[in-house]
Amino acid sequence: MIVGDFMKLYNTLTKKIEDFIPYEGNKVRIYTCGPTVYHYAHIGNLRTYIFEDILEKGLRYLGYDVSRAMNITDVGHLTSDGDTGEDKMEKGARREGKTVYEIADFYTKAFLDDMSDLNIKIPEIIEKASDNIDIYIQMITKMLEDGYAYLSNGNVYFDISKANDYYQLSGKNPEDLKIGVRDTVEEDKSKRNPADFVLWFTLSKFENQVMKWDSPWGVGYPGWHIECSGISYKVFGEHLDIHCGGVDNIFPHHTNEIAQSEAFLGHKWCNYWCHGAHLNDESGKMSKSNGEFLTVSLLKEKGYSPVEYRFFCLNSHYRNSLVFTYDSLDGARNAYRKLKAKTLSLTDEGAKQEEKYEEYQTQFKAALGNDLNTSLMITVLYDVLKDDEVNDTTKKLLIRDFDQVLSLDLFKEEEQTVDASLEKMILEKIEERKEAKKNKDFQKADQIRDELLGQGIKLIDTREGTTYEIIKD
RNA sequence: GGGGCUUUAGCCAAGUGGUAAGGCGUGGGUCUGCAACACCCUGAUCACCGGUUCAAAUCCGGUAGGCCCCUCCA
Repeated sequence: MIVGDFMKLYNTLTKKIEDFIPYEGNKVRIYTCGPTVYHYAHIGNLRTYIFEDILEKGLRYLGYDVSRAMNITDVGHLTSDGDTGEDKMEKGARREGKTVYEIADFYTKAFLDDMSDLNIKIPEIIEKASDNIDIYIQMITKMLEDGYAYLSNGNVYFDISKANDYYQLSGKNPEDLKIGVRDTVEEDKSKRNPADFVLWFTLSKFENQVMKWDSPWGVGYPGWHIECSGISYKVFGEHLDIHCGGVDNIFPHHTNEIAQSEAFLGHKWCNYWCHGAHLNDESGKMSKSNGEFLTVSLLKEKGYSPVEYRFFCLNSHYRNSLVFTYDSLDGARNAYRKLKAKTLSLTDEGAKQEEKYEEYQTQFKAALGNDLNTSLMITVLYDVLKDDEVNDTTKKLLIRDFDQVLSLDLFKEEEQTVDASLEKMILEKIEERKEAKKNKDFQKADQIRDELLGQGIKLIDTREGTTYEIIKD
């Protein structure tokens, strides 16, 4: 083992916090469920990707060799509870009068832009569900041969009674599922067992289904669950270290992935399952259809920077649900701005203090390794800033170091996108006001300040002189 | 109906048995022509009840509230 600093992670599979040990040396293979690209992602969706970003960067920070893959779901994801529902992509296309391919491209790009805005590293491997049909067919064929799957009424189903410990991940038991099924669920009469799920559809309620492919079982399209198993197998082979996603994916999506992959591979597939809790609004779970549809773009329009939202998320733990309100986001924004102002004001004084550096780095690693305790990681950062015995150079080095994981742009100066003539005008006004202040003509000085404020330009007096800020609202 | 999670100061929140981190806000003060900034000071016995223990916010049981899942969902 090359890595000296341990990562402890909560594993949904065992319901415990465990030491993370990769399957092979210090190589870590992470698969993270990607978006269904039929609409914009809301900030709750993105909270999960922020957590996954911390996981990936955190592992790299601790010295692991990480590779991460993510899928883009552009086919096979149904809208309704029954297995006969409409494909989300088709629905999105119909809504906007575009083709499914246009919809997929558009929202894939929008999603990646949101990721970048939030300083989430784009996974180096991104696979579209629709580009891997051959893999799914290969896997389904083998599962049929081995008796894990069956053909019924045109569709191919996975027989969960053949799966090993089907309910381990979800912690459910079959009886609960039978009794408790909601009455809105449509029953698919073609299944042997109500919990069986579709691997390949040839039946579609919708004549216009655009995305379809030939298969040994007829023209159709893959089930939703097979794509992640397929892509993971293609990219990483027979063993996966960590699989992530939102808690809502535990059942049925991840449960079914495990069933399929292990049926296909014939052995244990993935050792660690990590799930991000939801962002809720005050009325409960955030969704695209209830309440305000909160997107990164909307936050930007309201004058919040995406990084401020990232900071908001990092102040809580990924396994606790978090309630979004503008009040708490305001709090996070204030805190973020103060924090950034402090880091930006650090000088280059002094030489690096090795002992202090290591001491704080150790604390930071401990917080990170403690199941990604981001809130505590930020606290360590505050502790560094406050420590009188640490010089500015060391503080800077530490914060730069921490920001490799936190990615909060703490050293990035805000760009004032002001055109030259406006800037010239502002600088002249500042000079004029300075002169007025010097002559104790405070009435005039205040007048200039108010005048600029009326134009959305806020003057800030500091000990070093006056600067300005363009206010967005 | 079944299962799970959660409850810490005005708000966000850490805490994984030894006597409550941090941040935001509030209030007070220093600085400043004023304001803002900055800096200093300022707060909770941890939902409730009972148990285990020398010791519990931390473990166990119960009560109450909130949230989530039970084949759309990050």
